[in-house]
Amino acid sequence: MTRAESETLLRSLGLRPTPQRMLILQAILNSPGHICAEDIYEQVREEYPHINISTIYRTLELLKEHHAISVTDLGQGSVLYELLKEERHHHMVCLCCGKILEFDHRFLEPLEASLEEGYRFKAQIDHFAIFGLCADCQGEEDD
Amino acid sequence: MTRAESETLLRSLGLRPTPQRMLILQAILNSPGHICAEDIYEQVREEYPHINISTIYRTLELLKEHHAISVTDLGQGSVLYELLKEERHHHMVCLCCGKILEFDHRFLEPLEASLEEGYRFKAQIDHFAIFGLCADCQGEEDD
DNA sequence: TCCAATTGTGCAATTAGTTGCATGTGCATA
DNA sequence: TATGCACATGCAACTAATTGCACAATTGGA
Ligand SMILES: [Zn+2]
Ligand SMILES: [Zn+2]
Ligand SMILES: [Zn+2]
Ligand SMILES: [Zn+2]
Repeated sequence: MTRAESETLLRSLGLRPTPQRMLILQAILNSPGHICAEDIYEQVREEYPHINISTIYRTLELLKEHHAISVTDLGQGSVLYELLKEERHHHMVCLCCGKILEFDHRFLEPLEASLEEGYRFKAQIDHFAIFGLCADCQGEEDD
Repeated sequence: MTRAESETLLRSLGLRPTPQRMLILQAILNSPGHICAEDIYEQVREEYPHINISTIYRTLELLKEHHAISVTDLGQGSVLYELLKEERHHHMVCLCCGKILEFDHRFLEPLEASLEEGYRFKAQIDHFAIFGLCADCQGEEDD
């Protein structure tokens, strides 16, 4: 079922639906939220043990360029990937407790508008991470 | 002259002003804009050939934690460092031509205010990179 | 001044991610 | 169905950055 879905998605992007790419995309589709390259690798290896980690990274790079997925550093050791949907969202990451909160893309629209107005710059903000202090951690010294 | 400056800065942060740290800080102070770890390394090595690259990274991490410098990925192979001044600025990076433009921190103040209003989240945005298309590159297919 | 505790450094090993190159595969065309 | 070409993959080498550990330097207190 997701096999057909991922094939369709790849074709719609003009990418060849190879078995490796379909499995990579399925791993991302099946993941409830953010997923790292290593976890994708392990998931794909169960079905296709011969796959190489560089194929994972190259496919992720391709999907990112086509804005099919987002690639974001949320401050954990490795970068996280997520399927990009119509409704974009972004994250606030607490530097103190590590909590990850979510906010809607409309919070960024005024910024996009002002950069376009001021510089004719068209921002492409797929999935942002903004670091700071959450409500619980303000006033604590452990910054 | 900058030797005294860097020593003062380190002491004001509560950090020991070791020769390595002073030279690292001076390399950043002397750099007109953004500088990468490797360039700092080479500059410091001229005065202190024995220094190890991990000392560079550890010192940079320390300075970042104290908000003395910013650490930003502007899409070049390695991360760039810059002295943080009172007047903060950020950058727009063109995905097409690679141009790096600058904008003032006040463009981000409405976003900071709305995140605080909406989530009581205190964003700490030292030095941002926003990717997109510059005025010259809009309408070009090479995205 | 001496000593112990704390902090900083060098070194080597490790991790995450990238790249060049030779081989393999998918797909259009005949 | 066969052939050729562009694209995709595996592999090994590489780069940027991080970490564990032993030793070195600095500090503050006896
Ligand atoms: Zn997300
Ligand atoms: Zn928190
Ligand atoms: Zn800058
Ligand atoms: Zn441009």
